[in-house]
Amino acid sequence: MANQAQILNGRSLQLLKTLIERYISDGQPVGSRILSKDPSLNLSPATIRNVMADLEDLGLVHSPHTSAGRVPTVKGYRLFVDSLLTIKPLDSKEVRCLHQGLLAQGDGGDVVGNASRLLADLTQMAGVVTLPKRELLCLRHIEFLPLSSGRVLVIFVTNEQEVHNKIIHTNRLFSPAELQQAANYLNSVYGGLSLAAVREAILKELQEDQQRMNQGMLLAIKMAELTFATDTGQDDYVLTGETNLMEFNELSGRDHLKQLFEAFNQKQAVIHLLDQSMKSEGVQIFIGKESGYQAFDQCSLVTSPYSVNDEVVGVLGVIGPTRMSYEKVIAFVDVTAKLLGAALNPKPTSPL
Amino acid sequence: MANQAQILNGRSLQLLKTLIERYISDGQPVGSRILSKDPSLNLSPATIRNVMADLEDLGLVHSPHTSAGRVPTVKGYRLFVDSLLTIKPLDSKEVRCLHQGLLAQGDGGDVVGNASRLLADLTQMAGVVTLPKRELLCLRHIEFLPLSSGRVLVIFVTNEQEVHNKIIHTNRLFSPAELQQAANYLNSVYGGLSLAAVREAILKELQEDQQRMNQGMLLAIKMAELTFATDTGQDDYVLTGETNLMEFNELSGRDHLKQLFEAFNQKQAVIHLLDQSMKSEGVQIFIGKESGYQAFDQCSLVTSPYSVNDEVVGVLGVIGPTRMSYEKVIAFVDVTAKLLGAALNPKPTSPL
DNA sequence: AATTGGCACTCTAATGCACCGAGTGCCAAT
DNA sequence: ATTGGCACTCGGTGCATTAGAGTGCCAATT
Repeated sequence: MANQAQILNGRSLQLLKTLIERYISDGQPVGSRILSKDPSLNLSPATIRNVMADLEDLGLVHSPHTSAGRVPTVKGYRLFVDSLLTIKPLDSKEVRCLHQGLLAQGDGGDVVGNASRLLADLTQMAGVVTLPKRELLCLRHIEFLPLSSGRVLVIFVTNEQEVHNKIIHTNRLFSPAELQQAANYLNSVYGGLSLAAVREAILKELQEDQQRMNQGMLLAIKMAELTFATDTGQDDYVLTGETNLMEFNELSGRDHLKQLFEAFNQKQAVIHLLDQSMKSEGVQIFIGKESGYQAFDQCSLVTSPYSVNDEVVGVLGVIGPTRMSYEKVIAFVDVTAKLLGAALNPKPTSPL
Repeated sequence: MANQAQILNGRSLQLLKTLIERYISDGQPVGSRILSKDPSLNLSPATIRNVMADLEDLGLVHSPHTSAGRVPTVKGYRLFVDSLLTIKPLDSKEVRCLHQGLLAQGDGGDVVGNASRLLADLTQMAGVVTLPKRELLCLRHIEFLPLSSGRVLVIFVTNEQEVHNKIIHTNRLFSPAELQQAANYLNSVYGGLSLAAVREAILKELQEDQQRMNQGMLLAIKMAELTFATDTGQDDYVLTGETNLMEFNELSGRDHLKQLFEAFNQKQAVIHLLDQSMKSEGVQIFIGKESGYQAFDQCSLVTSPYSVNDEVVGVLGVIGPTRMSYEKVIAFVDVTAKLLGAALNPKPTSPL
């Protein structure tokens, strides 16, 4: 019987480590014979078998059938990434390359899209980046346009060039002049503030004595409330390289693929996972069933939040099979998150 | 040897028809035995074999191997859809259902998206709808917003509520007032015209004597030129139900799926095919390799342009395996195209 | 002359079987 | 504690056989 002392044994951990590394690189269940040839642990197959039996008792590895090697379990991977991993940081050449790729003007200067594509291309898996949270963007300009039957089209621009729009319903018709006036007021008072700040200010105004406001101001505030007060939470993300996932045998089953791609289309599963890692700082990893979504049972997700001005505004990550090269992916995700944050920063500073 | 008279023979056509229908419903190569049981042609298996041999000589059917039944070739399908098909129009109940689905406000009243989803859901294949061509939309409102370093963000609204934006580069900086004035001018002169008309008018203005214009007008015209004169041709489409395609055995090969989904992501292949049927009127069908794109070798594409005010503004269609129920799909595509056109029509009229 | 039944032939898919190789678990020896 | 040895298990492969479906062709029938 394996006691706790034995599992803390450096040797068994080393063995687990090389086993997992081997499995990740080969994709085949790895047996005692192969491990015995590894120079880092100079052991006979028999010894290795004993250790592996212990690891199996602890639920760290698993045998698909009697005469196949061992395969890491989720628990095994977890231990591996938590304590056994030797992350190799990217060298400066790669970082520079990433940086350039991020700012490439290829597709209309879409930095977020570029980040997603870079992650996908470099890892040969799927890259995902959430759009920066609306709340934290700065209001630059707002505009109202009357539509038919009491509806008003609101257009607002944030952060230099991102255009959003929303239709709000009002109970009476407004003249273009009124709307123009309201927009002017809002632009002058709230221009430059973050949407969160705008929202707060609006709510405060509404609670204060409304008598002191004139008609135009009141209208402006009401319109702004309709636009910003209800959190539209338009979470969305850019996903790239989904098709790369088809190359992996462990995912390429018909039903599996279908589930996976449907999850991508419906978005909420991915959103939920990404949101979770919004809170935590630094790289976070979901391995296999840890995600809690059946579609991702065979997948791992490596995520990292990214920040502008020390404020977390979004999350990016890589989705691939549980059998992925975590050291590399973690490094990529980490660096890309930092670079993306820097690229989005209005006042350019060197991040590293 | 089969002569021409023989192929025009009603019987062999009838046979081809039932063969294809059978193949479409079963997905198995169909042999003489099965066909002999069909009541519509009362023939012995031997006779059927003779006829099938003729059809094979003509390249209409094909035998995967010696002792498998026959499978239609592209040429066979072509003949089938061109002359043998009995399209059953939808009954009014289905039409009403479609109509309601189209106008459902589920996802922000996105009529085009609804159309795509409807096509996908009803056919259990992939639905695709191009966005209405920009050129034919009417300009409702335009607005300029100065950005840093000589760039200007142009926002314009078309057709009541669609918001577009574009960044243009100018060689000098403009004051907000100048830009406001330019926008006012353009809104008053060109508001309500189609983008194509605006573009034409702008080009004409530029050729005329520019002396008679004042500074403000000149600026406005220049800005408009930058915005509209170069045809941005932002072709795009909404694709839904791609994952439905994974269910079909003939497409579910790993490599096949990958090619297909990559084509969907890159968009240009699909765009090109859809553009082709923009010219033709009514339903058009691409069968298998007819598309000319390897990724769609095993697919058929049923398309139809849709029109607003008798002007073709876009195309929609269904993508599925060559073995699809053409009668049904054609009917769906046809009706959906008409309903979508009607739904987009500013002045509501009953389409049918 | 068209249609049909009969028959030999071909090819696939499924089945059973033997065998190899990889890997394990256990035990006894070191 | 480690190791070599050995019996055992199990998946994969190669091979032969069989069953079934379907064809092509020919001669008989209508």
